[in-house]
Amino acid sequence: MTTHNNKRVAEPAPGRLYGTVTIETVAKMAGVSISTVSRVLSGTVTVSAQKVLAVEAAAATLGYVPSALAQGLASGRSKTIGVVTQSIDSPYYGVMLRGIEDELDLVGYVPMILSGRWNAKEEAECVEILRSRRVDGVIVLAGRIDDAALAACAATLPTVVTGRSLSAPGLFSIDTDNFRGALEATEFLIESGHQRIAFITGDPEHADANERQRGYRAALDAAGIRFDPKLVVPGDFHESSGLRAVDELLAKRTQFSAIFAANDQMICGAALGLHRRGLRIPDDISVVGFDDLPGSQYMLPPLTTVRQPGFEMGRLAANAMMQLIVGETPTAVVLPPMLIARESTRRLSR
Amino acid sequence: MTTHNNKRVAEPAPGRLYGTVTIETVAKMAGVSISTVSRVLSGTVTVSAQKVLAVEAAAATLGYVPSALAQGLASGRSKTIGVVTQSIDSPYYGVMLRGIEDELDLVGYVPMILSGRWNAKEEAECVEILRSRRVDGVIVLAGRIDDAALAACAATLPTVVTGRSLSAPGLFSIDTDNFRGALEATEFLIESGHQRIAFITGDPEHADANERQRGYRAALDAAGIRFDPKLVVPGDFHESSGLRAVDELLAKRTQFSAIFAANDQMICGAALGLHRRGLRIPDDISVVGFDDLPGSQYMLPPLTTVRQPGFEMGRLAANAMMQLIVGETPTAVVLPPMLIARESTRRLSR
DNA sequence: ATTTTGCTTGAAAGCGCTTTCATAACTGTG
DNA sequence: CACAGTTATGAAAGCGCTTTCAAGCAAAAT
Repeated sequence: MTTHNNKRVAEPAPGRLYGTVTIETVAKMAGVSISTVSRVLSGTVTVSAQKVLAVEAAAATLGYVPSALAQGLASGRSKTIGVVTQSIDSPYYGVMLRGIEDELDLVGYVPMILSGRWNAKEEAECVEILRSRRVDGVIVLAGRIDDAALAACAATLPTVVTGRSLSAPGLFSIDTDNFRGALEATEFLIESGHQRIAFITGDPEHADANERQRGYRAALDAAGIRFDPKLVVPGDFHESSGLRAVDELLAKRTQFSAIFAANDQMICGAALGLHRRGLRIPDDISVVGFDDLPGSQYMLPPLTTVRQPGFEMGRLAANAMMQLIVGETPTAVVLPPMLIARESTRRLSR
Repeated sequence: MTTHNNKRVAEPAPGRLYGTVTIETVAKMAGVSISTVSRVLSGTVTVSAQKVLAVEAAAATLGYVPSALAQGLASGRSKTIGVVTQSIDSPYYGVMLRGIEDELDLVGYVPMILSGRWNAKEEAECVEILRSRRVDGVIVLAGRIDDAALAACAATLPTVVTGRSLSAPGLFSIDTDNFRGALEATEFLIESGHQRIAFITGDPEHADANERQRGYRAALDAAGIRFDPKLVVPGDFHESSGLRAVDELLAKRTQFSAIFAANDQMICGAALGLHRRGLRIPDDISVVGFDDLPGSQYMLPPLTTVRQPGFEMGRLAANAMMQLIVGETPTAVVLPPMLIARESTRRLSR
């Protein structure tokens, strides 16, 4: 049966590709110097049409793929941007990553995505790894890493960070107005007649979480509704904590007609908790989330939530990085969030 | 106001870091040759304790971070593994990526994740980019790229692919038994008394999708239930197609008591469709999905589905890659799927 | 004491590119 | 026709490492 599949009998030199074709191979075949090959490939300098043709032909027939490693080493720029996300499978950061990817693609850069796993130490390690990879810049998605470390990073490497407002040389930050978003969400609930609005907090380590809580509180104050600490239950941004929060709320027999959570994922958990107790959304309880995850419009019922322009933020971040790299100074941006009223809330007719 | 912030006045040499510290800097400070520095850093050869200390001290005080670019170029291995996923924000591939990340982390490799965006051409481009980055191997997550292209890739670069069964030199594939999973899901529905079971297909371009449909059909046949083509409606793995599918089913006035969809995302859409028509899960219609996405246990009601061990697959893929790299030949693996019965199905008491 | 063995160490040759720098070949001009 | 002003091109010097290779030297063997 075995016909001629013993080509690989000779152990391939470790790490060295079998018949690696380098710029020199191409140069020889085209009958020019390697400098010329480099020049036609980069297209930076005029080369006689005839040589261009020869080089291109040689490269094509040889299937030449330049080594980004060598290019990076020689030129001092790797054409790759390090991205520190929190969890590679987070739906929220996912769309931001897509924005970054799309934008980087356009300019021939490649992202190198690492996960900080929600803790400052690992994030710092990621940054270190990226630095060793000689990335041309680092984008950090709303991490726990402290501002000082970020500023230090920015001192030697173009850095952009989302989800916080910070300013330092070489550092660009882009954020949404979490306060305003939460304020509007709460206002919406109040305008719909709700007075007893529970709030499920996010992880207090996250600035976002606190801003959102502040917005909730501010809306209450503005409407002259007395703030009841019993209505605030802790969460950690994950579904399970939303479920726990509802259980807690119900166990304490606290009265409430609506829940506002610091993100959509927690609302998912909360919805399940409500469902288990036979409480229906929005008939018995109205709920509103924050983020507008891709899946939220398919929740049962479709979720009223505050949309964060994640994709847009990703693009902006990548764009800002490009500006930083060429030496321009992008100005920090705060994107406005937007309330998306769907079907998880109802007007209270008392 | 401007006190002393004109340090950066001199335009920094493009791409060259300000005070870059190289192996040479460390060597000088430690009073040894660069070879020795390299040796203590890699720990491959014994070096006198005293020099080890000197080098480590120098490296630490200088904040030396070796250039992975230079290391890669010199050693011929970049310690990075290319990963081609379909969409960076896909919940399904997300968990696999996490598995890959975790496993790679353990052995000091870094993933470089690119998105193929569900089409063969872009996937091929991703592979090309990764090749130019001189990755030590490529992991492809269930793409559209054809088997031949994959085998060609494997000829020059260790390659592992998930979601299909393939064999070629240097190529390792790892798959779940989609047929069996779908068979079991359908059997479960039949055993629960359902006879009229609708099926929402996946994208027919995907082998997975067809295998699942085959499993559905086989279970029907085995139970002696006549296959009714009207019960099969096309989907594309996305939520919206699940919604459309239900609309279509209902518009045609086809009778059915259960829906089995080729993945969880489509069930989400379908559930919304049902909800809109006032049909309740599982009281009126039972539904079962495929994949067991992270969010599926928080669906309303929690979804009965076929669990694919995505995280495990990711780990296995990364592991296999490591074996491939050291020259071992991992043997292809087919992971068994598992039915997770939750609350979206009910026993039909006719 | 002399040779052999075994370690540690530095010099130097790449790895595959980019980028000066210098040369050679033209093109106009006065 | 000589001379400056352009261009196109190749030689060569790195980029920052790894990895032979050979030398140096101390300990072990004879």
